[in-house]
Amino acid sequence: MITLTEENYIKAIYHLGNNGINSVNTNAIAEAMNTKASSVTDMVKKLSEKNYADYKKYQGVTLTDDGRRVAVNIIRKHRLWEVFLVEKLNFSWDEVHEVAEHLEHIKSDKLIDELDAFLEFPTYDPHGDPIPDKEGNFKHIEKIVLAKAEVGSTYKCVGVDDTSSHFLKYLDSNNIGLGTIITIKHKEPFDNSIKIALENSEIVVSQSVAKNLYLKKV
Amino acid sequence: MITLTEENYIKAIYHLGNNGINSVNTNAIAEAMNTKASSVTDMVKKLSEKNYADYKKYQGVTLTDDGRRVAVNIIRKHRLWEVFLVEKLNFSWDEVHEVAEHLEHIKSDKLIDELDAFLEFPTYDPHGDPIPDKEGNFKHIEKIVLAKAEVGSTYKCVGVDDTSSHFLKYLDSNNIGLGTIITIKHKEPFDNSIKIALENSEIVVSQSVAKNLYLKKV
DNA sequence: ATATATTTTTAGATTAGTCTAAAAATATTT
DNA sequence: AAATATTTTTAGACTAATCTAAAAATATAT
Ligand SMILES: [Mn+2]
Ligand SMILES: [Mn+2]
Ligand SMILES: [Mn+2]
Ligand SMILES: [Mn+2]
Repeated sequence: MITLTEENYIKAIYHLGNNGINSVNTNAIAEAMNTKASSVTDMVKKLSEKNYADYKKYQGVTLTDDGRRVAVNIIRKHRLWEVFLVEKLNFSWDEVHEVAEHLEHIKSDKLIDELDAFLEFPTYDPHGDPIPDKEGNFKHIEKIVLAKAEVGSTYKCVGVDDTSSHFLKYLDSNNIGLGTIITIKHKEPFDNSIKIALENSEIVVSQSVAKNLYLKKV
Repeated sequence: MITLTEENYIKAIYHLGNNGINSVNTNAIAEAMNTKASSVTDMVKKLSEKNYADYKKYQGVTLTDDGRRVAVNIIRKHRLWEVFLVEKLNFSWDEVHEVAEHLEHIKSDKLIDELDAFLEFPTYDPHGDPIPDKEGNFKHIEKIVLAKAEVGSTYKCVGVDDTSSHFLKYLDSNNIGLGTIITIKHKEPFDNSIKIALENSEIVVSQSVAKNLYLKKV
């Protein structure tokens, strides 16, 4: 039996460790989970005992195969619920994260398989993140971050890194969403801002935006 | 802030006390929630402190207006999710209860309002129980229990009391569901069993069945 | 290589929810 | 009205998850 809290820690370790590959620091986990390092140490010991993680004192923590399986399954549930909320319940992409954070912990294989089918087996969530299938396989997409795009080229927006409501609303207000086509007009070396052309407008976006928007060449 | 456990206790008190009207015993709650009386005493004190319940030592517990509001809202969520599972995700009526037991605790007004709309504002759940609207109003249905039906009369099945998988599967296997039309053929005084006629068959049902199936005269 | 700073772990408390066993109150019999 | 049985509450302990403050280990700077 795995608790909701354990699931959240495992998911955080997965994300912080670049999809469960790298070792993750105590402090990084504490930061991500809004707890204290001492709490993390305790939990990480427990995860290690339950064989979801490998942990050696002072050496950081990595997920085991079991841990990764748990993480991927929660991510699958999280993203499927996000699709459901946007596609069926009129949520906007900046409203779904918080609710999905809770829905992802509902335990029922039938529920999630049927939801998947009901949504017609989506492969990406509303933020452009891939949804692993039942076996845990991700569909990988070729994408680059706006900050590294070439001047003169045209791209399609395919994802966001930051999924905070602030950032997503900013994109909304500038008519940028998944699927939007943009052309890189100019990169300003002084502050790393970028001028981009949309269908009917040209805007300048800051470096923080440029680092959080993913593109695919068209 | 209200915890999941508090919500479950409030719901149990509501149901046991005939929709929040009557006072409920410690032991009854313990039985219903699969805990011990001592745990119930502790929780009931807490609910009382938080103004969800009125409690005097040794005198049982009743819900306050606030407590009733909480209960009705959880029941609303529980039943809407049950409808969703049956109507959209191919669950059968004997599979929904357990999952709904968890989904009912997800806290998001938008989620539940949009779900309600998505399901086209259903008024009954898959077991024939009424779904309160946003304001907490129930649509009351006239119904009697099979045990009290009159020989010779014809009725429509409109609900079940026991929602256990065993009972519901039994009904399935005898082709009885909500909406099924039945005629009372004979009541056996010896064991209180009842012979009923369905569309294409006649069956005898035991007293336990007769006490758990609700009918409406047609 | 020593001193200083940072990170991580331990020790000891706290809160929510649970339990068992014993005590107290209430209800039922005789 | 006592005696007995039942119900309910208290007392004390346990687990999961958290915290603060102090100690220990590791990393960085001089
Ligand atoms: Mn979560
Ligand atoms: Mn997402
Ligand atoms: Mn519940
Ligand atoms: Mn129901």
